[in-house]
Amino acid sequence: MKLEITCTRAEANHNQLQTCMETLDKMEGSFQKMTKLLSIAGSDVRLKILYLLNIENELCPCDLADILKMSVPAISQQIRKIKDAGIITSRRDGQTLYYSLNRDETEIFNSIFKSIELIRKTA
Amino acid sequence: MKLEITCTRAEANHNQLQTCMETLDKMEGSFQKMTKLLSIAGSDVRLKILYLLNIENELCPCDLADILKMSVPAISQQIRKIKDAGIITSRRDGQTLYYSLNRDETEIFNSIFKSIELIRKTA
DNA sequence: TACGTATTTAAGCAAATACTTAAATACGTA
DNA sequence: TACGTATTTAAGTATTTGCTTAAATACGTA
Repeated sequence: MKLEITCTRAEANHNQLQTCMETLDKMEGSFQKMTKLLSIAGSDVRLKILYLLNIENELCPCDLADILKMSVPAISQQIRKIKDAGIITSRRDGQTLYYSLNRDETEIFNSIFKSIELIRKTA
Repeated sequence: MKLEITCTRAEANHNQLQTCMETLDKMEGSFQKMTKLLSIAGSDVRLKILYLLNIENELCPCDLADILKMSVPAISQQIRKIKDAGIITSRRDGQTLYYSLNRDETEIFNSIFKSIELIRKTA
C-alpha cells in the first residue's frame, strides 16, 4: 500500500503515518462492527430502547411506544434496525412480540449502561 | 405525569410502564450526554480519528487526512464536531494545530477502544 | 369465516449528514 | 508587505435518517 502524502510539513513523520494506516487496515473489520453498534446506540430513542430492555428483560413494541410516547410504527422501525444489527431477538406470545437483548454479543453495552448511571450520579 | 396507554393488551403491566417512564425522565440528562458521545463515535471516520488520537496522543488535521485518505476540509469538519462535543482540544504550534483527547471526560471511549481490539482478537 | 388487536412494511417527506469546491483566516518567512 | 502553508468556514448537493400515514400481515376469537 502506497502512502500519498499531502502534508508538506517538515515535521510530518511519514513512518508514523504509515504505521497508523497499516494498523487501521488490519483492524478494518473491527471498526466496521464497532461503528455499527455505536451508530445504533447513538440515537436517543434507540439507546433508551436498549436501556429499557436491559432493565426489564423483555418488552413489546406497544410497551415501548407507550413508555417513549412515540407511534407504534416509529418504534417498530427503530426495533428493526436494532434487530438487523443482531443486538436483539424476538419471542412471540400470541399476537405479542417480546424483544430482548442478546446478552452475549454486546458487552460494550454494559459499559455504556454503567456510564449512563455514572453520569447521573456525578451530575 | 400522566400515562397515555395505547396498548390494550390485558397483560400490559401499567405499573411497570409507569416506572419505566419515571426512570427515563430522571435520567434524561444522562441520556442526552451519552447519546451525544455515542453519535460522535458512531461514525467510521470519527471513531478512527478518536482511536488514532488515543494511540498517537496528538495529530494535526493534515496527518489525519493523509492517514484516512480524505480531504482536509472533510477531516476538519469532522474534527469540529468532535471538538464541539468537548471530546478533544487543540494546541497550536506555528501553523499547525495538534488535536488530542480530553482524557478525563471520556472514560467510555476506553471501553470502546478495548472492545475494538477484542473484536479483532476473537474474529 | 369475519373481525379486532399487535405488529410490520411501504411510500412520502422534512431534516440531518457528510462530502465537494471555493473562499477566508491564521501564521511564518522572504 | 507579499507569498506560501495549515486550517477553517461557507455554499452546494447527494445520501441517509426518522418520522407520518396508510396498507399489509399475523394471530386469536366469536
